[in-house]
Amino acid sequence: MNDASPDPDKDPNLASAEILAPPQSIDAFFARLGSTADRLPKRLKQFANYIAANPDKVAVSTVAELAEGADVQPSAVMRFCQEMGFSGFSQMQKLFRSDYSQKWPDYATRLAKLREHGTESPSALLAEFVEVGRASLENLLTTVDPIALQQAVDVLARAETIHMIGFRRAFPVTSYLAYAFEKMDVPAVLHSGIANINMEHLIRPNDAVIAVTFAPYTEMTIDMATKARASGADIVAITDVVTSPLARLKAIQLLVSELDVGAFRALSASLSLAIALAVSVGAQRNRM
Amino acid sequence: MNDASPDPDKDPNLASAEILAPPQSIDAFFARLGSTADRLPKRLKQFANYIAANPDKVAVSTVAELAEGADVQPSAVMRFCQEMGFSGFSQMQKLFRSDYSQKWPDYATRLAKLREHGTESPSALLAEFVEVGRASLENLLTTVDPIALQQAVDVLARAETIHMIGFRRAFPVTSYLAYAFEKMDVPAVLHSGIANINMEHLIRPNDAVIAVTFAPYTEMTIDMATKARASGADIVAITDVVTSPLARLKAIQLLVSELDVGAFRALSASLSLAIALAVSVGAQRNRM
DNA sequence: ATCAAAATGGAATTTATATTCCAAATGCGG
DNA sequence: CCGCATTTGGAATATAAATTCCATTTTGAT
Repeated sequence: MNDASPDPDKDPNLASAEILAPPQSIDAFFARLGSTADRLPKRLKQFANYIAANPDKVAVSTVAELAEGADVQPSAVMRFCQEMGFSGFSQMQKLFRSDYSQKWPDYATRLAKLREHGTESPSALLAEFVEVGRASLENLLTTVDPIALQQAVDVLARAETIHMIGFRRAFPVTSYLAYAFEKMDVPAVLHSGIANINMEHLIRPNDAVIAVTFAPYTEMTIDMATKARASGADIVAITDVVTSPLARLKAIQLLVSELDVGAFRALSASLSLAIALAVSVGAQRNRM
Repeated sequence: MNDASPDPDKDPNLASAEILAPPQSIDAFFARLGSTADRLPKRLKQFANYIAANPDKVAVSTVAELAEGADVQPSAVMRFCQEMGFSGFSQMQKLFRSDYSQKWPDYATRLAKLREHGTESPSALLAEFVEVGRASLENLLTTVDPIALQQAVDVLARAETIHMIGFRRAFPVTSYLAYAFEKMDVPAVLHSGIANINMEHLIRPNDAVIAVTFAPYTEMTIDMATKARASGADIVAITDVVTSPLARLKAIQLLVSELDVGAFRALSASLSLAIALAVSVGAQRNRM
């Protein structure tokens, strides 16, 4: 197929040659496994079946653990790996490990690429943002805890007034929330921070606050959220990691880890989360 | 679990005791991380942020790899693990590995699973927006003409001052543009429309305008763009279809067709286009 | 039934990795 | 500015894992 050697077996001793290039992807690996599994001796086939059934274990287990799971000897595992074209178990495991994080495209490589082509065409940059945005969206489904999301919706639907706090990078998110709430007739206030309004007097105990901030966290957002908390309002935090300063406020945390391109991010995931939150709140309010 | 010591801390000197039971779940781990991250010294906090942002790497990396990723010493990683209550890295990694297999089901499976729970739940709605966002992004690369994009960048890079116009649904886009331009020291004005400022006096012939509007087109955006055009400024339009009212102004058109969920759209594509545009302009200005 | 070839199990060895230790650097209160 | 406690970087060590080797067993052909 891809074997381009001109005379595959001119040399009579080559008949038993098992020198193959190692599979370059998980798919290639399983393709090869499927086509050679029958020819394997008993124990090796036994192990092949095991990892066909438990492919996720390979990346995070040791030879000994896999051997025990498949009920074979560690040396059988080694022979299997070599039979499949790898130099050993470590090389095979590396493939399985890289495939996992492949979903989260190699950040360092990307950054370097951007710097290289820093002066490249706008379309290339757009393509970059599109791809990063897609990856961020995919990831969003795993970082947002459905239970926390439901709680956030409950809290916001119960609130008398919803206050939105978020500046700079987060401002597009809060301003879109404001638009959505307005359109659904949900009482909501966008704190644009223009006049340094005193939060303590504006926010009532029965209100709720949506605070949005990403590293490096905007001081004012933290301050305002802290004061809001002190006046008894519930806080829903849209932020990036659990170590965010908003964590201290016993806020309901909705986590979005957005990839950057250079110093900027596309905000796709944050916006999607925000709009889903807003629409859910609007729907739930109508039901009450 | 297997730690059955009867009196963990009979010693009264508990004040300095940092002997905590290791977290039993990923959630518990991140909860503890969130509550103690502030107290940690510099390097440890640095590492804490790294794994908060890259939790998926822990299961499949060595101490050395993580250390390099976070730009700290391997010994700092060890200290961090112990600070969090683990005996060492291996114990912590074991926790992450046990959680790992659950993440394997791919994107499509997750999406399907979320949908099953009916359109009622917020998570299902989120899944909806995520998928629509992905589709819109994909589409974006075909609807945006690379030549028009390059022209837009040229025009904006030449402009003395860049004016951004866009309200309601388009406001997140313009406000993000404003943030990006500010960060790159590009002279730009966000016309928030608060005080009905008279555009003719503000916009000079050597300026350029980015006008953003989608159907149903906001009157004020069209008006302002028209007046700006009259004073001789170039117009870059981010809009949805060629028949948009902005077409009449001989604007450079960048088309985004965003899909909606119900009455709302996620804005992913528009934001991505905007940020790519802004970064390109910033880069090109630096070259001049 | 007998031999040769292939496969297997388990121990020995090598290599990689986690962990500990300590000297140097840093930050902090007096 | 000085001394003390804390933190840090990097090398040294201990531990665990991968890999190889070889004696033993199994398989299959004659």
